[in-house]
Amino acid sequence: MTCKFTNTCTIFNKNLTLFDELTEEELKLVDANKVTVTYKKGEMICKQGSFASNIMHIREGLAKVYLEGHASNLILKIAPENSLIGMPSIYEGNNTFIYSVATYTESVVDLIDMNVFQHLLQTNPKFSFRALNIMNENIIQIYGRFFCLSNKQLHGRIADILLCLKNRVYKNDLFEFAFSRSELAELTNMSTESVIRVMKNFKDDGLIIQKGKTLEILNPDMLNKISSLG
Amino acid sequence: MTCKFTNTCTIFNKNLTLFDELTEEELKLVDANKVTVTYKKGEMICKQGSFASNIMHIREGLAKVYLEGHASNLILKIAPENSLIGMPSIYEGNNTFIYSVATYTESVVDLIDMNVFQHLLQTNPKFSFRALNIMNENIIQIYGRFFCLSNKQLHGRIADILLCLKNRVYKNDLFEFAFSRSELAELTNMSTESVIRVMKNFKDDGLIIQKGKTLEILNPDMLNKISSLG
DNA sequence: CGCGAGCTTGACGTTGTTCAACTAGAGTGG
DNA sequence: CCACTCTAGTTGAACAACGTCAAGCTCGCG
Repeated sequence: MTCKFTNTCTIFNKNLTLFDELTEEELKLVDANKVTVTYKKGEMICKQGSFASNIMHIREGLAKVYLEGHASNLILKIAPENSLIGMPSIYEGNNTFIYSVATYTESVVDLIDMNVFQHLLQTNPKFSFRALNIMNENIIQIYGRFFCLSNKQLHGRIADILLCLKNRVYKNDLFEFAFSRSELAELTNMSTESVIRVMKNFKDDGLIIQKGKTLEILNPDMLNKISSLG
Repeated sequence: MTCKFTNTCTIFNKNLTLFDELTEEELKLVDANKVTVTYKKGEMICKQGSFASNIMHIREGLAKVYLEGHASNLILKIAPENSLIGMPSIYEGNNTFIYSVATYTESVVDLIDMNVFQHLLQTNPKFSFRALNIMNENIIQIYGRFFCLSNKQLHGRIADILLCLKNRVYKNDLFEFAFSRSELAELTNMSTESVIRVMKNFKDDGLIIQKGKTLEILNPDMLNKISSLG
């Protein structure tokens, strides 16, 4: 039995909310050691390689988590509301951000002091077990996305991201489409021109409709088939 | 400052040995709930999708951790001695293996009961913090490998894996090369013929020498440059 | 000596990128 | 209200990278 590796652009949100596991007192400690910042569209929330002095929790908005290469970037995931970002930086002796994060839309972000966060991980086993589970969600997502981007052809990749936006980000067949063609290209690791050609195919085949800034998924079953077969 | 994303085929082994964090009593519990199995070359240690009733610790040998797709596989990492495998299967409500693992060479593997392992994670915060760190090592590795396979060209990918074998797996400029051309192809996500052509280029350019089953890296600096530039 | 698996080579086809030109629509100033 | 400009979107043709296919080679082994 082989897996399909679809909907790979972000984690499946079971709403594993980490902070449920904290006591009253621990929650107060977190509140006392966090700040909340509003980022404008396109602003960078953290920079790959810089010191990771905090963990980030996206309260409202939409962001991309990506690796910066010498010539091109690689988007690891889309981070919608309620995403926890920065955990992989908790690594003994190397507290730097391993990726950059930038907003797609205006976003409200909690920045939680890293020392406090690590202290909680080391003292509250339920909290740290939950954190491990959240890391596992992330690793499952990145494995799927890795498979998608390296083994699927253009049509499969576009189908995959459209389904992921529908199912996991906007949770609706019809949504306001926040991405330009070149942003879609970055997300699918293809050229802008190729994105345009594939999207045109999908429109011509009646799989999607785009009116202005809204996009509607008309035939998710067919997109699913395209995404699965590559 | 951009990162190079080299040596991505396996994790950098800081020898974060998980079991150091256990008490005498907890160690006895682990010992009482594990079995040790020897697998022959090419045998499967675990199968993607099946129930994850144990965590695996590779005591001796060499294995590959990979996703099975409908047409092709994707190797996530090479697992050398002292690798801990199966942690991502610890996911609330979904205890199945998310990947398959098979040996490259004869290997000795400890199979540790999953319930015992999870119990330790939930009760010993030092153990579970260490486990989180090991997951973070894995996520850093997979990000690097993801970047390597999706953004680098053929020469860069081969250079990368040769360096990784030298630096992280065999830890020597000269080593017995356990991989056939088609296995190298699977590792680099390219065709066997392309592997042969690139390896021939590297030989002609004096970067490597292969005599029988031994491979020697002659010019790691040049390979590093090729790997970095893609 | 002959067989077979892995290795090698060249010719060719496919996929997807690059480049250059063109179009549409949204804001801007006269 | 009309140019003017700017950006995103679009199109087609040329090109590069890489895979596929078919054939031949090598070497260990029975």
